[in-house]
Amino acid sequence: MTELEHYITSYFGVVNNDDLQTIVSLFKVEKVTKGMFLLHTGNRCEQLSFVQTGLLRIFVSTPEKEVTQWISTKGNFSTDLASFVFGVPARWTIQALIDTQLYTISKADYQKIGELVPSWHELEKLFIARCFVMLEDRIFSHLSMSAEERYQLFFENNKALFQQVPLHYIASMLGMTPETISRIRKKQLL
Amino acid sequence: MTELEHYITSYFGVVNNDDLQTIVSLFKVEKVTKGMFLLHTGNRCEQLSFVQTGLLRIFVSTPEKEVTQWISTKGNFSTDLASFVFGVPARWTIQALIDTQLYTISKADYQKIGELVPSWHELEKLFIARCFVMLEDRIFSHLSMSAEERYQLFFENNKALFQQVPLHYIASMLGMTPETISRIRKKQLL
DNA sequence: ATAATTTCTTGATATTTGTCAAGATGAAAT
DNA sequence: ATTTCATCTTGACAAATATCAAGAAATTAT
Repeated sequence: MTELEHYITSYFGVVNNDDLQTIVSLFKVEKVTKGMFLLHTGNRCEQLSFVQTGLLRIFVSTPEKEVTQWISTKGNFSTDLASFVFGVPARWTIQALIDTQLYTISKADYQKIGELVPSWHELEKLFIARCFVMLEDRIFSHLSMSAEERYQLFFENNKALFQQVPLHYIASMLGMTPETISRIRKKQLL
Repeated sequence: MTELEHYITSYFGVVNNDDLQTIVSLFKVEKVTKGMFLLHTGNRCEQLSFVQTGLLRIFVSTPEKEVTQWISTKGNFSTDLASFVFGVPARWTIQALIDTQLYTISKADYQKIGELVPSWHELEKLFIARCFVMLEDRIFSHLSMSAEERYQLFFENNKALFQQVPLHYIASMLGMTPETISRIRKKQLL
């Protein structure tokens, strides 16, 4: 099974092989260099991508500060789901933190799958439901955990990321300041 | 258009009338009295409901505290989506805060719609995508707003709720303590 | 290699939010 | 009507987190 096949089955669920090949064939390899934008806030999001190598940052600039919503690493997908599904202006900006290689499908091709693969809408549903569950976990972490606990949990599951991206991006996506993370780290050396 | 028809179209999207009638026919009116549980954490969630009148609280008890995830009011739906869709044990407990009347569909009937209404899985996808967007907004509020701002925003949009449910439930779902809300309120009288 | 820039850490301090305890208020039960 | 219980508010205090500023370390550009 290729990487892309693996990503698709793990997010969308199991498909028979013919359908999987149909789906895979509509994805294209896309290379973006460090700093390049895949999407700007306010534009329509016309694609969905899986990260093959590299890193993407999903964020939005508000008058007060820049809010990083997520950093997509190998195997993650990346899109502005609301914009991609409903065609509304995107909330998020997506930018490559380093040179990044993607498997990308355009919205047009994505919609085409619906005609080619009978069970597609059901798979889509499962995909979005998985996304929903991830966000639900995150909400729960904000309702029930301290900054320190949120940091710990994230660190355990994403150790490598801390060697790759500036700390303030991670801090932002966890809802705290970089200084807070620094202090948590210091405390834990003792 | 009946209330239920309205709820369905607003969450799932527009359906032709025959399909809408098919869908509506599978919902049953359910009455629960104050304090009754619709779901317990750890059980499988076997139904999805729309609140016609009354109030439901969605929460989970952790060793340290009780975390209220949401309070469903008239027109809201209520279910443990992860459990309902994937059949995993429910994270949430759902309890009626007051006598409540629901439009409820069982999981079996819900799945039956897939066979009766061709576009059903696509509608489901849209439904879950809308749920996703709501959670995304909430995540954003935790990443970018103070407790006071989160309270303000919620209060503006849900004034009536404050006359109906204990403050500590609302505080919990906003990720703060009831004392914090009390103080925010006091400050705003000045 | 050096300079320039960004990132990370640290300290001092301020602000926000939480905790605990007590009293006040209001609702429900007897 | 009285009691009981839960809720809400308030104060005093503590803890968590943010802010600001400075310096150290690391990275990037020249």
